[in-house]
Amino acid sequence: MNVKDSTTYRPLNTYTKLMRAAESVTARVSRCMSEDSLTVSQFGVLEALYHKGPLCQRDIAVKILKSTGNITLVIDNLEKRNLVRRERDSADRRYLTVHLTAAGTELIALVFARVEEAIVSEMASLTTAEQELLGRLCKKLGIKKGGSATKS
Amino acid sequence: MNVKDSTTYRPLNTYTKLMRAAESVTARVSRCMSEDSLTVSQFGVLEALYHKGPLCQRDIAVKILKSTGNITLVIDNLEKRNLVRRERDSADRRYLTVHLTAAGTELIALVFARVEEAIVSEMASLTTAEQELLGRLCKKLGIKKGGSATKS
DNA sequence: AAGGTATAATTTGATATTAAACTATATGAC
DNA sequence: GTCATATAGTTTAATATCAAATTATACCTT
Repeated sequence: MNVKDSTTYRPLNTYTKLMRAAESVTARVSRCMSEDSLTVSQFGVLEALYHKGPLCQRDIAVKILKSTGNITLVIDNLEKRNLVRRERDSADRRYLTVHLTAAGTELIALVFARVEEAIVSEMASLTTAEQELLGRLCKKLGIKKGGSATKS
Repeated sequence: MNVKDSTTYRPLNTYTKLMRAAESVTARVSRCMSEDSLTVSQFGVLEALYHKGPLCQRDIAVKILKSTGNITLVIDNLEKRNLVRRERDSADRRYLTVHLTAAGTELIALVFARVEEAIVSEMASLTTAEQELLGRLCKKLGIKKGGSATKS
């Protein structure tokens, strides 16, 4: 085992565990969504509208970390099921404001409650103190200091 | 704030931070892959072959947590670029063993080194002790105890 | 050996995803 | 007012992804 190995082992090992944990928790939680034929992205859009009120597509894209082209399609699919509706902004006609319909509100309330319950159950593998600690460590990881961040 | 809120807040908050950390680290690390026009899945396949030697498609699917249908396509795309080749197993003709080509070996060696470096740089936001702790917490989360696991 | 069951891989149909090109609209400089 | 630039959204082409149906092969039981 050379110098590089010993410097590299721990970060790679931690990275792998982080990814596995995220994937495995996501896989289980997303079953609550597919029960009502919602994809993770569709859920993300509905949830954003549910908690923030009507939003334009760009704001939704930023919120759920997807491209605007993608949002167009996801909203299309939600609109086909009458869960949301688009409304052209009269002041600036470039904007489309997306609203939850009554059916959409009803569905997301139901599914969100189920997801919330699943998340609580997932996190029950950890004590409250461990959860706080995990949250703090994750937050440090998310913030990339130095080097090449997304925007310079 | 009712009883539910106080029981629910911490798990949801931790969950969100975990997901954000995983997404944001993945986004940065995967840039090392796209520099050579490799997707995350393509990288996963090449890396599995690089470190474990030739594998059949099912084993690759299990290793990178994807469906076998998906693997068929990913291998197709890698084969088009001459990075891997399929070989029919002569003993059991249902199996296709996937091998790295010379070009594939060369590419994955290069890209893996770059990814490794990026991961080390990502994890440098945490001390070694914090990394160990994060790894331990993630491992606990991945293992779902009690309740409804994938198979009943 | 024939029939049933199991397994590896492929195909199909639907949704997701991005990057890049493109359209429509708005805004600022002149 | 006109042109340049910026911004919101759509479209397109490529890859990913899954679930479910299908195909080919193997194995097991009788």
